[in-house]
Amino acid sequence: MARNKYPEKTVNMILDAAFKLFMEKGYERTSIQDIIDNLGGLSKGAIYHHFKSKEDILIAVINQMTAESNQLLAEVRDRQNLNGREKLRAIFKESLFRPVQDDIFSVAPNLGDSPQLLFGIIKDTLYEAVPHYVLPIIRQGIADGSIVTDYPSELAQLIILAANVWMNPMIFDDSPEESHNKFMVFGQMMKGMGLDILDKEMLERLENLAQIYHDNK
Amino acid sequence: MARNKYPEKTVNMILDAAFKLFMEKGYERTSIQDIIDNLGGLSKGAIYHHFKSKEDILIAVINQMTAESNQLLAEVRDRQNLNGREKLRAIFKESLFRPVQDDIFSVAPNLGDSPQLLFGIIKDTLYEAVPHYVLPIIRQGIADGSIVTDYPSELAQLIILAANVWMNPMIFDDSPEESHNKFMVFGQMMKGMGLDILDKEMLERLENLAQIYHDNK
DNA sequence: CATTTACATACCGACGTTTGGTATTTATAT
DNA sequence: ATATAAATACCAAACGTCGGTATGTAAATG
Repeated sequence: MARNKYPEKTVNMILDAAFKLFMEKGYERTSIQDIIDNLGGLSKGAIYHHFKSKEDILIAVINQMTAESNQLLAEVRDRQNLNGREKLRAIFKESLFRPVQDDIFSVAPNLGDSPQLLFGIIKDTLYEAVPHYVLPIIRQGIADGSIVTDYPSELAQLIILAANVWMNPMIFDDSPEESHNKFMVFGQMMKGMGLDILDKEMLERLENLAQIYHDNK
Repeated sequence: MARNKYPEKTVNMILDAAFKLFMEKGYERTSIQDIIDNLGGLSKGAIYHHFKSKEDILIAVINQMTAESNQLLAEVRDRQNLNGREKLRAIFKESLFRPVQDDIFSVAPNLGDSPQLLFGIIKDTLYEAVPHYVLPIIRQGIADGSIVTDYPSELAQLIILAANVWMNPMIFDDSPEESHNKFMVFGQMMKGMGLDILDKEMLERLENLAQIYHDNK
């Protein structure tokens, strides 16, 4: 392939192909050669010019995946008219209802078969999204009295892990019914900690996503 | 190496070496050759006679790791003098206080750097330990009135995931302080769901294990 | 025009796995 | 009790693929 005047286009091509393959086959079962074969004529040298390792590609893919989500979290975090509790509710709801979720659940990735990718996302969530976006919201909630806890950081972790990992139908291959049940238990847990912020709309959206996922696999 | 009259001895040698290496270096960074080198003179062919793939060894190692734990769970499940709630408490306490835990935390595996091993353990826990041991306990608790939930299976999953994964200092590299905080939040969550079954002894033991882990890494 | 950048090509060592064979044990038949 | 057949345990070597690198080349830049 001829040299590209705008190398970022090439980078994006690589990332798109890698993303697609990581989703379809899982990270560990996707070879560099697979990525090359999905790229109209681009060579291995090109890939290693833009990325220093296969794991480097994985990291970039994960960042690309979480970037948009983090932007939403940042936006909610910086709103002025909500208290902490309401912001917590907002990030759940708006994350669930992002239109891209339909696309993601449509490719039906078997995340449960891609431990490196999955764990990368989890770490990214825990060490990026939680401290930078969720924790400030919890802290605000403590300050304004809408959230009560002595351990904001760990509370944020547990909630986000339960919501984003355990309740993600793609990770544990949950049916809509299982998603329903998990949501109910999650709601019970949140309620128990004084955070009654879930509603029927969110439940229905989760079931809907689980359905989309199951129809496409 | 001469042919062994009792091939199970050879299998165990392989498993022991693999376990040690998986713990020290992580699954993905342990090669078959590494295992051979830790086995006085055994050949690669021998390994592939007893195991059909590297992943097959991983699965066997995981089964070996969880077998002992599951035995404890089965024992508690089948006790006659406790209600469901008390049994739930018992499996937490007795799992924490198993003496082997000291050994496991001493080798200080960087589980967080071994996603395949870690996810294997999680799946094993979720799809073996939960349905066979924890779920019956929850069901008994519902029957005898000591536990209240409409979704026993999902409740069991969430509790076990939080306790065994999120609160495991080896997985997220937690300091004793972080372990302390996680335990407090976990306790708050359990209390919120009507399961006030944690005590100071358990907290101290968890901190102790986190300390052992940190001293050995 | 000189230098940097974006790629292509050829290659490397290490890896997981397969194969073909040998020695030892176990089961069967005499 | 012994001979023989079959199954098992193991070895040594080689295969194909992998992630990664060294080197070459042509396009873009300034």
